[in-house]
Amino acid sequence: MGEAIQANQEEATAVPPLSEALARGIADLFPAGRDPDPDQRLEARLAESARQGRPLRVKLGIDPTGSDIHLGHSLLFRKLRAFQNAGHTAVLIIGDFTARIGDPTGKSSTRVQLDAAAVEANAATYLAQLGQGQPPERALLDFETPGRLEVRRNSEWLTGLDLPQVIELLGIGTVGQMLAKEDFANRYGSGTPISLHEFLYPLLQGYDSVAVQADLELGGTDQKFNVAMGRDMQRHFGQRPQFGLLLPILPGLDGVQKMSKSLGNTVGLIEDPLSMYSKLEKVPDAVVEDYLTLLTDLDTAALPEGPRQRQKAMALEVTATRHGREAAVQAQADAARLVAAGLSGAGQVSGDLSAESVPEASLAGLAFPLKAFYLLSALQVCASSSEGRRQIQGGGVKLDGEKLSDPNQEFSSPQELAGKVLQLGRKTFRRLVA
RNA sequence: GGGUCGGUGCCCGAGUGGUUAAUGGGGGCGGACUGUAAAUCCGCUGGCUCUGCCUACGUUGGUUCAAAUCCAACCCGGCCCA
Repeated sequence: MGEAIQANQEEATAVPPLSEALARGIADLFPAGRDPDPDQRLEARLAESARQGRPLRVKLGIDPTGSDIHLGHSLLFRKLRAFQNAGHTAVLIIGDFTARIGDPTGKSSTRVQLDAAAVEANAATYLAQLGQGQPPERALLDFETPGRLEVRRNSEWLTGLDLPQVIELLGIGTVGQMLAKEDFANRYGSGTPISLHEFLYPLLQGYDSVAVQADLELGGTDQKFNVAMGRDMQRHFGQRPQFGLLLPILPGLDGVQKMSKSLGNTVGLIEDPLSMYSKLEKVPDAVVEDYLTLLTDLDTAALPEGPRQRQKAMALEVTATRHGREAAVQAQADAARLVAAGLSGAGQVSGDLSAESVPEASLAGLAFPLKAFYLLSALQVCASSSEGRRQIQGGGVKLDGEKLSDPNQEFSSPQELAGKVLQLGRKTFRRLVA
């Protein structure tokens, strides 16, 4: 008895706090009991893991519903990587089955269901963007070190469920729980339709945790309900319930709404350095600190105080984490030159810019002579030729720093344009090549 | 299944037979200003290699010289009842 108490005390004092890499930016961690109980406190579970030499299984699910991963997703992967670096096993679940239901979280309407082929294509591009096939130093996730990554698809276990099993799952949640979930509550309250199959989504995501025997699930704060559902599921199936580690939802470039492709306020993971840097260095001041915390490892206390300097430091560092420091520094310099050229109204920026930082746009395949407004849509700088026309009329289009004024201005040959830089507004640049 | 109300451009939302890509707001884009920001002001915001031509108000038909606006059927949804 006395020994047991002593052992407990030893354990209590022996549990180290979470490392900076694991703790940084966490919005919520549950359960967070006070006792040194490895089922109630993550620090204790980590200590147990170290003692037993058994890596924790850290689950992160992604639904391959789009083709691009953006910075808003990346903070979850960064945290997952931090667990990999600490020696744990990342279990990346590709929600190929659930993607076809559509996560109702954060949605104000039923999501369109995708077909299997589209989902599979998206999954492949996701893995590529996460760094599959690249060395761990350059990749977002460590794909190479043995035991550090499992990639699973939830169709593996969800496709085979039969009706009795589905009914068992449905029995674990209640209508009250579902309607208490904010998204459903809002939709129900405002008379927006909720399809019955949408109730299945949290249950299936929870069941994923059972299938992979997760110790910990990562997610955005909007995932709390679903992650908690995983705990209920695991308990029901006789497993130790997972911990939930939630990260903030990254605000988008507008600084207000969450970063989301449909809102058009994203920075893509594979975006070129110049546009990545240019977008980041003008995010609203209010979100710069969030970006620093969630997207970099910088010691924010050591940065200069001026908001503009912090903004630049953040943009540089985030760009560097994706493209390397050299490319980021180059992008920063190019961004400054472009702005200077734009402000002075002087042309001839093209020669000063490094080739790789301004995306190229090929003139090949275009029929000359062509008119200025058509050029914009043909190069996909504008969504339509009509929009191109309007942008020129609005004074937003420059060629080598010189404002175009006539949408109907004709260019007779590719040589007339090759080597020049086409600019739309302040953010969009294209180096024209023949 | 019954009753009832409704489906308008990226979103919300006017418009109820007749200049019209269709009031207004939001959002977005562009311009001025600025810190490449915010705030403010101004412009644009269906498509088309465009001085003109197309396509648009859930769908399909119909009435009419003329329809987003009238009629019919159908599809989809909210609410109430079952």
